Amino acid sequence: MVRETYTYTSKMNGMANLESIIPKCASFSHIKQLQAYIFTSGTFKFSRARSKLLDLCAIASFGSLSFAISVFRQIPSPFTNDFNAIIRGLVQSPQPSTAFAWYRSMQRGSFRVDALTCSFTLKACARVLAATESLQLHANIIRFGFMADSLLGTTLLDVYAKVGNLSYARLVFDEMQLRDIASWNSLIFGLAQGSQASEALDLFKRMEVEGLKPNEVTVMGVLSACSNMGDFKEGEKIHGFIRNQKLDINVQVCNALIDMYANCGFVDKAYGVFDNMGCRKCLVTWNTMIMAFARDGDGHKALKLFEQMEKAGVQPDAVTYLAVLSACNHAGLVEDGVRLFNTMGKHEVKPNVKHYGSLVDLLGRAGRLKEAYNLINSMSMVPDVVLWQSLLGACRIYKDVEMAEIALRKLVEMGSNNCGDFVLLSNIYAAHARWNDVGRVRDAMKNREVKKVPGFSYMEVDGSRHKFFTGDKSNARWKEIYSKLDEIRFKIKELGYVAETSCVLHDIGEEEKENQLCYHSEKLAVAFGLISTSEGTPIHVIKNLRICGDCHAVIKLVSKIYERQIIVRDRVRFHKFKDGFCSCRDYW
DNA sequence: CTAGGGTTAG
Repeated sequence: MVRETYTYTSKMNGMANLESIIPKCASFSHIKQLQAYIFTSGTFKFSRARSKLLDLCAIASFGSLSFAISVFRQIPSPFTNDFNAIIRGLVQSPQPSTAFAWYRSMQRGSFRVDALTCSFTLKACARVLAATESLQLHANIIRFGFMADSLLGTTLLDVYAKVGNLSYARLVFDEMQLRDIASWNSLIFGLAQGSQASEALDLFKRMEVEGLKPNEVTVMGVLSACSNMGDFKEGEKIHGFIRNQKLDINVQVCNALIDMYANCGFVDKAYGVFDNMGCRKCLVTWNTMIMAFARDGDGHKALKLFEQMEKAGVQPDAVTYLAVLSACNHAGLVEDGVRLFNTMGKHEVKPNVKHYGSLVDLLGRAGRLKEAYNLINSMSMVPDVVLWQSLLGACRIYKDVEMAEIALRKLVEMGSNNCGDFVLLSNIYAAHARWNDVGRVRDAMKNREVKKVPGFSYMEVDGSRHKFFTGDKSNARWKEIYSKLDEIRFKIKELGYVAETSCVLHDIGEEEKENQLCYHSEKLAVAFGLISTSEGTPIHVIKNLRICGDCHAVIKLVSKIYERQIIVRDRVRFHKFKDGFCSCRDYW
C-alpha cells in the first residue's frame, strides 16, 4: 500500500518534470533522449508528454518530421493530439497537401477529429490554395458542431479569402456568432488583396460604426487596399488615423504607409514617412523604399539608398537585390545592374529565377541580346516563361528575327499560349515585311486558341472608381469620352502624330487598326480624367498590363496640349507624363 | 487527453 502510493507520486512527478523539460529541448538529440525515456519508462501509452514531444519534433527547426512520423507509427492507439501534432508538422513541411491524407485517415479509422485538427488542415488548404478541400472541411466543421468556435471561424474565413473564394469568406464572417478584431482583420486583408479592395475600406468604416477599435493589423490591411487601388485620399485619411492612434510606432505599419504612398505615385511622401520614422527601420523598410524608387524610375536614388542601407549595417536579402536590379532595369543602368548581380554572392544571396529575369530584361532592353540569351542558358535552375518573354520583348525592340524564333519556340515548348508572345513575333516579321510569316503566326494562333489577358484601366474621381476596357462604352459619360478622344486625335495629328499600328495584328486596314488603338483602356481613362476633373489637376490612371507604345506616345502629347500631369501606374512601373515628356524617358 | 489553434508589411 505504502509502496504503491510512493510509486504513484513519483510517477506523477516524473511526468510533470518531463512536461516542463519538453519546451527546453534545444536539439534533435534532446528530443530523441526524451522520446527514448518515454518509450522505456512505460509512460508512452498514455502520456500527454508523448504528444507534446511529438508536436515539438514535428515542427521545430531542429526536429524531424519523418522521425515524428516514425514515432507516431509506434503508438498502438494514437490520440487526436498525436494526429494533430503530425498534421501541424505536415502543414509547415514542403508538402502541406499530405495533411489531407492524414485527415482522411483519421476519419476512416474513426479517430475523433477536433477543432484543432480542422484548424491545421485548413491551414494546409491555404498554403496549397485548395478550394475544394476547404469547402469539404467547412461541411465537416458544420457537421461536428464547431462553428461556434470563433477562432476556427476566423481560420475558415481566412482560408476562403486566401483560396480566392471571397463570397464564402464573407458568408462565414456574417454567420459567425462571435467576431473579434482578428475576424475583421482577416476579412479586410482578404478583400484588400483580392479583387475587392474598396469593400475592404467599407468594412473598415463599418468597424467604426459598430464601435470596434482598429488595431495595427487592421490599418495595414486597409493601407494595402489603398495601395492596390491607388486610392491616395483614403490612404491619407488612414495615415491621419494612424498618427492619432499612435500606431506608427509599429515598423510594419510604417512600411505599409511607405508602400501605400509609393503605389499611389507619391514617392516623395513615401520618402517622408521613411525619413521621419519614430521606430527602428527594418530590412523590409529599406526594401520597400528602394522598390518605391525603382518603380518610379529613379535608379540613382534607389542605388544611393542601397548604399546607405549597407552603411547602416543592414544585410541585403533576395528582395533587396530584386529591388536594385529592377531599379537599374527601369533606369537603364546596365553596368550597375550587371555589377550588382555579380556581387550578390558576397552577401550570401543566391540569385533566383526573378533575379535572372531582371537581368535578362536589363541586358535585352540594352540590346545585348546574345548576352541575355547566354545568361538564360547558363542558369542552374529551369528558366520560367517570364525569361523567354523578356527576351522576346527585347527582340521586338531590336527586330531580331532569329532570336525571337528561338524564344517563341521555347515558350511553345513550355506550353505557353499567351497571345502577346505570338503578337511580338508577328510584329518582328512585320517589321521586316515578311508577310507570309505574319500569316503563319496568325494561323498558329487560331489553331492554338491563344489566351488574351484583357487590358483594363482605372481612373478615380471623387471617391468612386471607373473601370475601362478596350472600346468600353459602359461608362455613363461614354459619349463625351469618345468625342474627347476624337478631339485629342485631331489635335495631336496637327503636332505630327502618326499612329503606331504595328502592335495591332488583325488583318484589317490601317484606318481600322488606328481605330482599335484609339480606344485602348488607358486612353479612355485619360479622356475621362480630362472631362471629369478640374483643369490643372493631375490625372492618375492604373493599368493592369504594361502601357502600350501608342498610348505612351499619345499621352505624352496630351500632357502638353492640355497642360496636365498624367500619372500612369502600369504593371511594373510608373509613367509620369508632363509637358510632352515621360519620366521613363521612353526607356521601358 | 487542463492546453494548443485565428488576423500582419517588401
